[in-house]
Amino acid sequence: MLRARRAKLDQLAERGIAPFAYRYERTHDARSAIAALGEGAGDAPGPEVRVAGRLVAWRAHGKTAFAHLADRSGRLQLYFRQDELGEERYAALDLLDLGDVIGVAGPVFRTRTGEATVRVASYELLAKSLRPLPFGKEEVVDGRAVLHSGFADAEQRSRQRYADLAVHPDVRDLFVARSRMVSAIRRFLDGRDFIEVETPVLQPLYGGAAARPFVTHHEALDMPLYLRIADELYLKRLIVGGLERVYEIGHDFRNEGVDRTHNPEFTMLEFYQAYADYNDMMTVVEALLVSTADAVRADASLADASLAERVPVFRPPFPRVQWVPALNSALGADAMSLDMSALRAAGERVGVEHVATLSRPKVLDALFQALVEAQLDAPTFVIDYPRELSPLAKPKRGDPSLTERFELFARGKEMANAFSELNDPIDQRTRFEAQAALRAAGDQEASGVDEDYLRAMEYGMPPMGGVGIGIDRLFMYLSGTTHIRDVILFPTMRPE
RNA sequence: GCGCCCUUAGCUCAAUUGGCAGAGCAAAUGACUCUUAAUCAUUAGGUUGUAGGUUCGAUUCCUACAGGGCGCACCA
Repeated sequence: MLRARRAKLDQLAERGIAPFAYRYERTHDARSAIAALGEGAGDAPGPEVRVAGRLVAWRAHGKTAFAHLADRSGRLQLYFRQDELGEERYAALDLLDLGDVIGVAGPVFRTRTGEATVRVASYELLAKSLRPLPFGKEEVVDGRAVLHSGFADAEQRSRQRYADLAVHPDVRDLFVARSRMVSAIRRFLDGRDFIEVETPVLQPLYGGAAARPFVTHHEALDMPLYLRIADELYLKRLIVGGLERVYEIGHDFRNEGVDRTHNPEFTMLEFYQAYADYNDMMTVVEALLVSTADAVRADASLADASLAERVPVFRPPFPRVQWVPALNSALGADAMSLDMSALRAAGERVGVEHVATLSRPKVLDALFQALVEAQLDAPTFVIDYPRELSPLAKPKRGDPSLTERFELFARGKEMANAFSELNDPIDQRTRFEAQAALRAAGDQEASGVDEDYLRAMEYGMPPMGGVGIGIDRLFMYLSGTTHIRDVILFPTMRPE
C-alpha cells in the first residue's frame, strides 16, 4: 500500500507536479466558504474561494468526481469536472489519495441535494500522503455525522495522536476546548491582577506535595536534580518578594502509577494571593469555575454541539461541608475520639484494604474518602481538615486541632486543594524536620528540610491563600471525559 | 501490585466441537458527468502478538512472556 503511493510520487515527478508545496493562499476556510454562499443562492454560482485541507472522502464518477476536504473549521464538498479542468489535469486526479493535503480554487455553488460545494476550477497538491490514514466512513444521520469503523484502538489513538486528530473532528474539538479553558483561566487571573510566572521544573529538593519524584542528574554541576512534584514552595518565595499575586500553569511530575485519572506528568495550576485566607480563596475558586465553564460552553468553534451541552452549570456558592462533623455523621460516632482498634474496625466495615497496617491519619483519611468524598457529586467544599492530615496549612482560628484547608470535590474526585498558607518559619521548620525523619525512615514521598525556603520565610512571609487545581481533571469534569489519557495530547506510554 | 478480559489483512471485525483463515472498508485495475457509508465488476493483501507445549492436525486447548483494556488497590 505504501508502495502504491510511492509509485504515484514517481508519476507526479514525470508530470512535473511537486508533491510537497511551500504555501497556499487561502481566502476562506470550510465554514466561511459555506457561509459565503448564503442561504437562498439557488443554482447561481456564489463567490470564488480558495480553500485548503485534507482530502477525506472521494467519489469518482468517470468524468466527474465529488470529494470532501476537511480543515480545522469543518468539511467542504468539492466537485471536479473533466470539462472544467481539462483532460490532463482531470487525469492527474488519479494520483491523489485520501489523506493528501490539497488547495482548491473555484466558485461555491449549491448541488441538487442542497450542499454548498466548490466547483473546482484549479487545484494544487500541497502534501502527498504516503501512508494511508485510518479513515472511517462518515454517514449523515439526522444532520449529524456518524462515524463508521474508523480508528478505534485506544492505544493506537493515544500513540498516534496526529492520526487520531486527523480523522476525528470531535477529538480536535475536545483539545480546542481544553485550550479555551486554559485561556479563560489566564484571563480570569490576569483580570484580578495576578501575574503569570515560571518557576524551576528542575529542583535540587522536591516539596509542596507528597509524591515520589523523578530523579535526574546534572553533569556539569555533578548533582542530582528532581523534576518538580509541585510549584508551591517557589511560588510562595515570590510572595515573600512582594509580587503579591502569582500563578503558574505547568507540568508537575510524579513517579507513580498510571491509570484513568493519573498520568506521570500532568498540568497543574497553582495561584497564591497575599493577604487572603482560605475563605477568600473559596470565593475565587467558585468564580474561576463559573468563568472557565462559560468559556468552554461558549466556544463557537465547536463542531460537536454535544460537548457544549455536557459542560456543567456551576451555581455558587457551593456547599461547605466540615470534615469532622461530616465524617462523624456518616460514621455514626465521634471519629476523633475513637481509638485505633475502633477506627480499624470501622475501616474494615467500609472495605478499606490493609487497614491493619495504616497509620491513624491514613485510616481517618480512608474512612473519609469512602464515606463522604465518594458521595459528593455536585461541587462541594470540604473544609477544616484535621491537623494531622494537613501538614502545610495554618491552624484553624479557634480550634487548633483543625487546619484552614479546603478541598473541592465533584463527581467523587478532588478538583482543588487549598490552604490558608503556613507563614510561621519556626512552625515550618518543625514540620520539615518531621518530614525529614519520615524520609530517613524510608518514606520516599516525604521531602527534606528546604533551608532556602525557610530563609525566605524568615524574611517575613505575608499571610496568603493558595490554591492548586489539576487542569487535566478539571477539564475532564467540564467535558465529561472519563479517561485522563483522552484529555492529554501525548499521554505517557510504554515505547512500542 | 491483585483479578478478569483482549491481541486474526492498513482499519473495523468474523471463523460452528480442534479440521483448507473470511467479510466490509481502505488499496490496485476497469466502467460511470450531481454524488455523499456512491454504485458495479475484477485483483491483490496473512509467520492469527512472541516463545514453547499437547495433538495426525491449533486462530481455537495448556504454559510463559510482551503489549493493551476494564475493575480494585495505591496516589494527603
